[in-house]
Amino acid sequence: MTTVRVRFAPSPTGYLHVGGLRTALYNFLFARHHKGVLVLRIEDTDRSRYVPGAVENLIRTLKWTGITYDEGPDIGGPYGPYIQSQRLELYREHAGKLVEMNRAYYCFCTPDRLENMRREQMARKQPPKYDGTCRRLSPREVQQKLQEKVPHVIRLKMPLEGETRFEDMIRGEVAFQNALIDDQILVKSDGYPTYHLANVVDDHYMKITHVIRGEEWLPSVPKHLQIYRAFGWEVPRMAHLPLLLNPDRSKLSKRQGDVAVEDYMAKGYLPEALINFVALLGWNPGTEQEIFSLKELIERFRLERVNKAGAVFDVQKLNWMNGVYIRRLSEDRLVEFLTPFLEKKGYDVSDRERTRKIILAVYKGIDKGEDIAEAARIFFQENVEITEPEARELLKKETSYTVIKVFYEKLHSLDRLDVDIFKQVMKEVQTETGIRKQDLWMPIRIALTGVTHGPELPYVIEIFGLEKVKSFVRQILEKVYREQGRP
RNA sequence: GGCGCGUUCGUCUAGGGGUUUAGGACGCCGGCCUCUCACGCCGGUAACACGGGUUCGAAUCCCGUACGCGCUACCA
Repeated sequence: MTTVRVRFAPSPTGYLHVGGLRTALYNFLFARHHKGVLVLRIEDTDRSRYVPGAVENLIRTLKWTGITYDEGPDIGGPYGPYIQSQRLELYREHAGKLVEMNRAYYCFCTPDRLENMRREQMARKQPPKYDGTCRRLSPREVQQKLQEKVPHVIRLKMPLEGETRFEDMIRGEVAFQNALIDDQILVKSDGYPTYHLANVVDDHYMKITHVIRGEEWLPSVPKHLQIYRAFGWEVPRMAHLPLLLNPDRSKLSKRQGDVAVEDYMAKGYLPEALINFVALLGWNPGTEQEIFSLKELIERFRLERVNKAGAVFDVQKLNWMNGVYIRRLSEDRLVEFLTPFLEKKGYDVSDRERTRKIILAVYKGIDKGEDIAEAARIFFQENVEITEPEARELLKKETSYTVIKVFYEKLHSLDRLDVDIFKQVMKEVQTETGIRKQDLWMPIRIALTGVTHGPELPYVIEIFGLEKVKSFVRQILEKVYREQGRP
């Protein structure tokens, strides 16, 4: 049995799109599941879209996701180079052969003429398609124009009749009328190949056995098949993946949310969570399990279980899943992962022990790294500002004033404060005042944090320390209660 | 416009002729836990696009319609 060889072939546009991530992931899972090989190939045949540093960035991002490949531009391999702009001679040679075999032809039409032609076709409500002018040129005319160095492209000579059928691993049999398919440009006037030529030539020479790519390529398969057949090459198996969609069901794009994997990285999504989530967009193992390690995904992945319909990228579910992964982190990894987000916010994290306690106190309430800043805010503020209406109301209660006053008095007999001491103090306040439950705890919470929710109070107290607690309680007594005319 | 592909709760999906009062997850709502929020646990809400056929029986097979998306570049 031949080894499975698949490829992920992005064009280096500057960042890794989440749709691209899923394509890469499914290729990766398929390759690993079948103990095959994953090739990374850079499709940079469009010089006008060249973005400096894009390849390096792509590789770095892929590394972050945990998707590994066996051959690629940075690690080499037996069928390199793996960057198309370094394989131009190969494409030129094959385009030449296609012309010789009369399966492709030179076209000297100018972009202007083509545009006018298309405009007229549209006006006549006809499908825009190359009119075949240069297809009918005599060999002599072609020779002459070539000698005169008239700028030209090379076009594929599509059959004018019949149909092309093929079996897609996800969609089943798909059929197209040949007559409706355009004479696709294979080599541009700058000598670079288009995707259609380059991908077929490369897939052949890189011995690709399965082409797994986005659904947007489905309509161009007949063109590719023509090239395979012209050369007598074996055609790889094809699998066209459903698209990833915006909430409005259009093709996933910027401006309706983040599409770059780096965006998710920066916001504090864990790679394991992103991978898990993206894997389930269009595929599932048929069980009710939702959380999968990469290893489990590799074990269970089957192309046959990939859906046909597009899937909306639902950030809410991603958030939930990322939260699950965060809560599963060990304490050390939690601290390591979340500290940078506090630092980025400008918070002082130099006291590592204190930072650790803060993180452990609030991590359960967050979905992603950047959420830690808001969740931990109460530990980094110098003063308490009570803006929450509910908090203001609660402080007005008679019992609130009593609790705060008695609590403050008790603080003075203390020389230190920890969880146990605080609980003891609260018990005493309760006994002396007879105030219990919410009426007892809430005033203290509001005095210290300014809001009605947050981590468990004993931990807040411990992280604050005696002096800060005293200071904050004093501020409340002075600022809030003095205004209300209390002693 | 043409061609292609698709269509089960708001979203991701299971189910592929009778096992289905269509299952799970996110979200939302309610409850429990609890000083609060969150976590966790329990419960609820909500879907087979429509119309024809085939069949004793259709979410499941076939045809049509509608809708959505993709392609229709010297972009990938």
